[in-house]
Amino acid sequence: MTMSDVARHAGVSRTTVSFVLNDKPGAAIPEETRRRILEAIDELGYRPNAGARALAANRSGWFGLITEIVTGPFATEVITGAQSRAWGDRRFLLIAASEGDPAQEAAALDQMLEHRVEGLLYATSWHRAVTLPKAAREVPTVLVNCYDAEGELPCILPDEVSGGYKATRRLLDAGHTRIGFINLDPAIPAAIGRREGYERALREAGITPDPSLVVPGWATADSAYTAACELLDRPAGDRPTALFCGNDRMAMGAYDAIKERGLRIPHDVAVVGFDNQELIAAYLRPKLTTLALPFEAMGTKGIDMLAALAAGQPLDTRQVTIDCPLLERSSV
Amino acid sequence: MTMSDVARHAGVSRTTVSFVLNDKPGAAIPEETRRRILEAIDELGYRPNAGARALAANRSGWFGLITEIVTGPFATEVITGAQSRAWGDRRFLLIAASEGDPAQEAAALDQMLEHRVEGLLYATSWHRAVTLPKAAREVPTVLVNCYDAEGELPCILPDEVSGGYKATRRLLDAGHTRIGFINLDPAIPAAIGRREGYERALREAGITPDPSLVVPGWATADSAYTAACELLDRPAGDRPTALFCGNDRMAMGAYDAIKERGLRIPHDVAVVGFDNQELIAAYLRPKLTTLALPFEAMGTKGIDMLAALAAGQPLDTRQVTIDCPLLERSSV
DNA sequence: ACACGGAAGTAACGCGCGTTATTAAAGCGC
DNA sequence: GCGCTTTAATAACGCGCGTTACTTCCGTGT
Repeated sequence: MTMSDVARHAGVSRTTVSFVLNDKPGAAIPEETRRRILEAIDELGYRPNAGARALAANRSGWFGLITEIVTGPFATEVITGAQSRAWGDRRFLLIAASEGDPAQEAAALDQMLEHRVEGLLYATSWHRAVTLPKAAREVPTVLVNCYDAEGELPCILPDEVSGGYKATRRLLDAGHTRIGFINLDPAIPAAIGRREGYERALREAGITPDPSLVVPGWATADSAYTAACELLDRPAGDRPTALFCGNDRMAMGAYDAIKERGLRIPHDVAVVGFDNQELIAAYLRPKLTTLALPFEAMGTKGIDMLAALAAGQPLDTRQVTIDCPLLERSSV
Repeated sequence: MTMSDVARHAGVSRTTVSFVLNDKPGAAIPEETRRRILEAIDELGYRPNAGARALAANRSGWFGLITEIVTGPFATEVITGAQSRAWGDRRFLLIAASEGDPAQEAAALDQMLEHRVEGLLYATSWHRAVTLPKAAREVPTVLVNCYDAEGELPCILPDEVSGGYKATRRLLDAGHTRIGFINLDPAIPAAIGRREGYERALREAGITPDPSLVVPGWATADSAYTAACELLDRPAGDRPTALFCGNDRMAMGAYDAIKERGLRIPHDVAVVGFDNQELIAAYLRPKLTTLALPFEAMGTKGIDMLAALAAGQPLDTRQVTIDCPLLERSSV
């Protein structure tokens, strides 16, 4: 089923069919002819061949998306965001997972370039610096949830500082003044940014941050459990009445420590998590108030930036940050 | 950068380059010529154009994958499985989400057909019957985690019966004889199959299934909490010493009911979940022993079947079931 | 009557590549 | 020296489509 078949069936030339299909401006097609052609298309069940069209028009319509892992909530949200924006624009996503393996990453990139992607999105599962294979320079590239170690490629990052600020602010607003912070590995950008926000919120409220209330953890429930025990076992008047946790899994560990001590959430101890891992946050009892990493928004924004770059437009900003929304549930 | 450029640079014809690139059998290419060509490719940084190649060879290399939701663990695992198998075979996945909307589903299907996918995978988030748009018949199609209401399309399903059997068997082996079963909605295939397996295991152990030990739930932690309370509040000697839950979220609710009563897991009450939702199962305390739905395996199997169909080979079975592996953790 | 401009439609080229049919050269036996 | 096979390489066609340049036809004004 090709365009020629349609043309023959409608008694016109293939060119005319093409004009109709593409609403070619400047082509004068009488209503009657157009109708005949559309009818023929319908009767024959003709579908344009996207590949051939791409070849002739020299526009593949593809964007590439490379993530470390396809599994896991982060990637799926980025994919969802990018996907919805792309399809709406009749563009398509070639998705690949590097599985953290540079060889696979290079192979994926090769395939994408062979498919003539018009842009590339590179997303990581956690906020950090990355270095891309040189081949990535051959095509407009935008980093998602990571930034170029060489500082050249544009990137989209979550606003960690504002996230830490909002979490802390929420607890302050609920009347808490001794707020424990079970942070992530203190060396990573997320931990640094959130701590900055945490401290700023405290200072704004006239509270001098107490470093002993900040305990580093290692992103696991167990490590957070230990950290929470340490904080909760401080002498009564000095014990924090609220815990801000580096992620939801850690909040899970904190919950256990709190419950074990016969304390109640949120009455005795309030908890705020981070990441909004639905499966945890929405099913913990009580449900967890947490901040969401805006993966989906970063995905759509990524496609927007790529579309602009692919169209040759310059970028207004080389680094955009996206807000982490606070999701109110029942733990504050 | 086209093949002609390479040919010119190597001092041969485009045809020869093509032969080298495709290892054309029957084409006699002296080592020296081949070397010159490969060198030219390297120097020019030439990459074949996948689209043009597909057009000429009349093999798109694409498979389509339609899921209801991209977000959520099920889809990502199917994608991972399909993806890895497909890329290994130099085939690619055009992924779309229907979001449960028939219009979007039809649109996605249209796009896939325009991209001349050589096969279609259709996956659902939960085991049930589906009816596909007629257009799906235009291309080899395999259903994943669902089956054709009209019974025509081949499908891949989790072995629910064996799953229920294995869960129950595991608890029996641990010495339990009164095993409560907090099931899913009793009308769905998963609930029916697992109950069948549950009862078979009991009978094999010489135990007559007690219907009052089977409580339906609604796939939420709350509903399972209620159900678990009901079972745990039976008189002492009649209380189940183990709970088999319809999914991990429900196990989460059961955990709460158990802990509330001062009972310990697994000493007083053992728990087995279903679905292996990592974020829950691996971070509950104690970690949850559960059965995994073999989404990834179903994805790879799906690609295998599509590859066979696309190659014109007949299928040995129209319905294949895949085992649900038991993941031992600490709740039994 | 003629030139002219616009409407309607088409032939023909090229996108980058796979593939077939064909040619040119080289090797070989006699 | 001549036919014949093998080796090495290429010209040419087609995949399905976008696009440009061109043709034909008709109505209008003078």
